[in-house]
Parts: sequence; structure tokens; C-alpha cells
Amino acid sequence: MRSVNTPRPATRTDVARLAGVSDAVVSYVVNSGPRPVAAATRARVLDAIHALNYRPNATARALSRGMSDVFGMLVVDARNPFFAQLVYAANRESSAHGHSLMTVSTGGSPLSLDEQVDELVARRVRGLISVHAFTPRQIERLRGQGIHVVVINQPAATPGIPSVRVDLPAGARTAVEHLIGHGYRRIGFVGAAEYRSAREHGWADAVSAAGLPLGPRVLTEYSLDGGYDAGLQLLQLEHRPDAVFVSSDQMSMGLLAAVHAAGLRVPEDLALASFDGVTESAYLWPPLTTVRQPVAEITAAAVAALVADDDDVDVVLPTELVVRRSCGCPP
Amino acid sequence: MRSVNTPRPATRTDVARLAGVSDAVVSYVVNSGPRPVAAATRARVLDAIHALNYRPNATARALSRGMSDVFGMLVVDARNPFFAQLVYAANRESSAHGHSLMTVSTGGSPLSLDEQVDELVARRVRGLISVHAFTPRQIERLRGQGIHVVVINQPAATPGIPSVRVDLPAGARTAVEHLIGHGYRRIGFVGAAEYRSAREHGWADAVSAAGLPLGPRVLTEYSLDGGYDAGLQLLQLEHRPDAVFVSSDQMSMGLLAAVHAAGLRVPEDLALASFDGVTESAYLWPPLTTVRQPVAEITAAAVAALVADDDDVDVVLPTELVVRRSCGCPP
DNA sequence: CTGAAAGCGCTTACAG
DNA sequence: CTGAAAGCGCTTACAG
Repeated sequence: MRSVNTPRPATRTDVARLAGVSDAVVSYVVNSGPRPVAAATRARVLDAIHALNYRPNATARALSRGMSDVFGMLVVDARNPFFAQLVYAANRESSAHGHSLMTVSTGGSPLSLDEQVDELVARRVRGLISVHAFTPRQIERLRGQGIHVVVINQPAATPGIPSVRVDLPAGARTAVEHLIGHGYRRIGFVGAAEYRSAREHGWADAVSAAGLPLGPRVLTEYSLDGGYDAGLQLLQLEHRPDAVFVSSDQMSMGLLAAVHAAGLRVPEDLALASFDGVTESAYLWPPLTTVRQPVAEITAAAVAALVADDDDVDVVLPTELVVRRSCGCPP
Repeated sequence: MRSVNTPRPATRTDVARLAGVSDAVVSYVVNSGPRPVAAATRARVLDAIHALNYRPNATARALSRGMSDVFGMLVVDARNPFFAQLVYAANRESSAHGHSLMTVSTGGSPLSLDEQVDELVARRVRGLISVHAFTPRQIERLRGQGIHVVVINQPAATPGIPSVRVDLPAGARTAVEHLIGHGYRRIGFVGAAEYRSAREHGWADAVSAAGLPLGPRVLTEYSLDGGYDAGLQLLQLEHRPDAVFVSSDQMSMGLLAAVHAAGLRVPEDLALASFDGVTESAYLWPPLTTVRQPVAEITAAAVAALVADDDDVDVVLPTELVVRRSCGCPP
């Protein structure tokens, strides 16, 4: 059972009393403003803070300021390694700016996206990093609450809202061009229905530009199982592709499992180029040739946009093709 | 640039005014208590809430109650798939109980564990789910702030603090016994220095009980790279083991990469049994035989302990050996 | 440079 | 069943 007398944490008033100053002065030194404090006074306050092990109550501050110092982050599923790395990086980046991060995996919740955003709004998060696009109505609502928003990794910028993204079609194109350079002539595509366009267009452009016919296209889910399924479908085809561009490393991992289970080999029976460049991609067999998204730079730019509060930001970051063995390159 | 006149969100007073009642009554209906409200009044309030799209301000509520409705969660690194799954499950479980979850990956932060806990304390989190053990001093401090704590996945219970765990040695034992059943006689161990004892003891017990000599033991980091390194070390040994028990699926993934890179095969050249049972383990090549930890049950019990506020809880959950191909079993 | 005081949006005894 | 009022721990004009 819980012990009876729980000593309450020190408050700003306790500190003020001990230091012999007013509450306001304690606030001034804790926040380094907005008014100046004499050096001697400041020292006394600091001593008192230390002696009492005082930590400002973040909820009181949030109420008073009308805004917390928490950022919210919306991803589809933080178990996907790419999102996991984004969240991890965003966490570090937010901390560096004195903010905490509250992450929600929107997929797999019984609540709608709007309801999940509402929860964050109720907590008065100061900013929101979202991999979901928002409708003008949603943006208006968020803005009405004074919440800054930045949308990341969407194929295109939403007007009037800061966005940080990567040139998805260009990234896909470099991967497919690399596959073409290997001499593969029948290049398939695996992607997800919802986000199909950007990466798929990159694939289609590269294939067409090389004067080749479009290979088979499989649309599935962004998941391990989706990738596995896609692999199965591809392998069952009467006329199999000799290479495939897969829209995410997680899908590639699933697809690889399907190929192995069929007793076939990558790249000999089916070459593969992937997208994301998560750490795991180097540890799969074979190691993935993949388009690396600059996770640290994405989150850094996103947090910067939140902090700067400039709605006209549209940062487009470059991707980088990481060549490993799944495409057929030598070790 | 941001639009000028941001309409402020509706407050409880707005609702009260519209419904023609006092602020207190709005509170009573929002919280279904602590005082009863007449049905007709209640209906008017609900209408007003709806009309104004009112959402209670969570920060004001937290200040007033002295406690937020947020749970904190401490993991080492949420990019590790096992932790990612724990976090995901804890998130869902918390939501089901009306709580939000704020997760922090303690590794890789420049802050100490104490400092990271302090941040959560400053936010007045109501409870804390931690994969780290706490010292009596830390527990005392947390308790002093009225914060409930539950420690998960530690090898042993901390007296006076609720804990939810798995029988680590028993789990390891079943995996190693399975390996022994295959006829392997020289069985190695891969684990991490910090948590070595529990899983390592299980391995050692099973090996000794079978009258076999202990195979080589490699201590490294809980990471992909740690697993890769361990694989390298094992393969360089003059007298290689014919099987190995690896302490985590993430490490196993790294080790598998090392084996493949060396042109060797699992299980033919080195059989493998792993620990955790993350989703990914089924998609590796070969699929991992692994000791599955009941992630959903762990988080459910942890949240239940937090909600119940009973310090004497010590839940020990069973693991389950999932047999796949890495141990040498047929597909 | 410092302090007294109002206010942030809630909750909760206390009266009625 | 309902309301007036104090209080949670901060911040921030406003005076001095």
C-alpha cells in the first residue's frame, strides 16, 4: 500500500519565501525574463531553488501561458522502422529546443484522426508534426487554437502550412534508373494504394524514359505482411519481372521473406531496390539497395519550422541512393 | 505569416453562460460527478458543449487536480522493435483507460536518467512505466511527488514497487533445451553485459542440466551492430559452436547478417534460437525460433497496476517458444 | 530592479 | 440539485 504522508513538491512560493523575494522575481530568474533581476537577488533565488530541489510545474506554466511546451507527433505506426527513426530523431530534436514530444500512432486506434488531434489540442500542445496531410478545415481549426503545424513526408506542400518533404519521385527515379543500369528490362513496382502516386510516378517515369514497358504493379499495405503478399503475387505471375522497386524498407523485408520462402534468390531471381534507408536495411539478406531519406534533417527542419512559426516554409530535402547487394551490385 | 485574429477556444465559462448554469454544473456533467445533475440541466449543458465544440483544457484540469492524465514511459530505445511494440501496446492500453502516453527513449539522450525522469515529473505525469529499475532513493522521490510507478521486464521485482515481468531464465531455458533436443552439443550464448544474468543463467542451467559443457559466450550491446559483432566473434572462433542462443531478436538480426556475409548458413552451419518474438522475427531469413514475450499482456498488466495503485503487485507472465526454422526445424 | 495583484481554466468543498 | 468562491502554481502587465 502507498505510504501515507506524501510530501508535496516545492512550489514557486516556497522558493520565494526562502529567498526572501516575491513570487514574480522567482519567475524572472527561472525564465530569464521578462524583467531583469539583480545579480545578488538572482543568486539567492538560485540557492533557494537548489536547496528546495524546485522544479517548475509544467502544467501551471502551460495554463498560464495558454500553451504547453509539448510538441505532438502524428505517425501512422511507430512500429514501422522508418517512423520509429523519425520519432526518435524528432524526440532528440525537440529536447534540444526544450520541448517534449508526445507521439501518437494514428493507425490501429479506434479513434478517428480528428479525435486523436483533439486529444492533443486538449493538452494544448504547442506544435504538431504530422505525416498526415490536413484538410483546410482541419488546418483552420488547429490554427484557431494557436497550434503550429508542420506536415512532413507528404508528396506535395499544402498551401499555407509549413511542410518538410523529400522529392519522392526523384528518389524513386534514381533507384529505378540504377536498376535499369544493371540491364533489367522488366521492372515491377510495389507500393501502397494510399500514397501511390509520388513514388509510382518516379518509377513509371524512369522506366518510360528508358524506352521500356512498365512492369507489373502491385498495390498493397505498408506493412511486413503487405510486402510478403506483394512478393507472393509477383512470384506467381506468369511472366515475372526481373527486378522490382519497392516503396518502403519494411515492405521490402516482407517481400524478401516471400522470395526466400519460395526458394528463390535476390538479386539472382529478382533484383530489388527499396525506399527509406532505415538502419535495418543494411542487416537484411541481401542488404538492400535503397533510397535513403535524411531522417535527421527532416526532423530538424520540421522542428525549426515549428519554432520559427513561418507558414510559408516548404523544405524539400534530397534523398541518396545507397547501393548494396539487393540490386545485383557486388559486395 | 500567421493569420491575425485567432478565435480562442471555448472555455467552460462559455458553455456555462450558453447553457444558463454555473461553471460548477458544467464540471459535474463533463466529469459525471462529483455532484448529481438534473437530467434536463444536463441536456442543456450537453447541447451547449456541442454547439461550442467545447473540449476541456487538460492543462487547467491537471493543475487543479495536481496531476495530469498522462502516463510516462521510459524505454532504452524505441527503435528497437521489441520496445517499439511495447510502446505501441502501452499506448493503446493507456488510451483505453483514458490516458495519454509520453514516451522517452532514455538511451542516446545527453540527459541522465534522473534528469529525464525530472522532466516527466515536472509535467505531473500520473504514472510511469519503466523498463529501468529504480533505486530506493528514486522511488522515494517519485512517490513523494505522488507518481505511481511500475517497472517492467526487469529480471526481478523491486520490493515495494509494482513490477510486471517475464520469467527470463525459464524462457531462455526452454529455447536452449529445444536446441539441445536437436542434438547440438556446443551451444553458445550472445547477450549484453548489463542484463546478462537472467537470460544467461537460463542458458547455463539448460546446458549444464544436459551434461554439456558451456559453449562460448559473447557479451555485446543490445543493437543490430552488437549482434553483427557477436556473429563475427563467434565465426572467428577456432572451435565454433553448432548453435547459439541470442538474447534479443534485434541482436539475432545483426548476427544473421554476419553469418550471411561470411557465406555461411543458419541453421546448417550455426543454429539459432532467439528471444522476444517480435513480428519481424517471422520475416527474417531463416525465420527465427524465438521465445515470445507477451507484449500485450505485459502492458495491460502494467497499466492495470498503475491504475490500481497497489505497490505489492508482482506479475510474472509466461513466455512461449515459437518454433520456426533457425533452430533446424523443418518449415 | 522588485512586488502586489489579476488571470489562465479548471475542481471541489461548502452553503443553500 | 445548483451556485458562489477559493485554490491549483504559474505569468505578466502595471506601479513604484
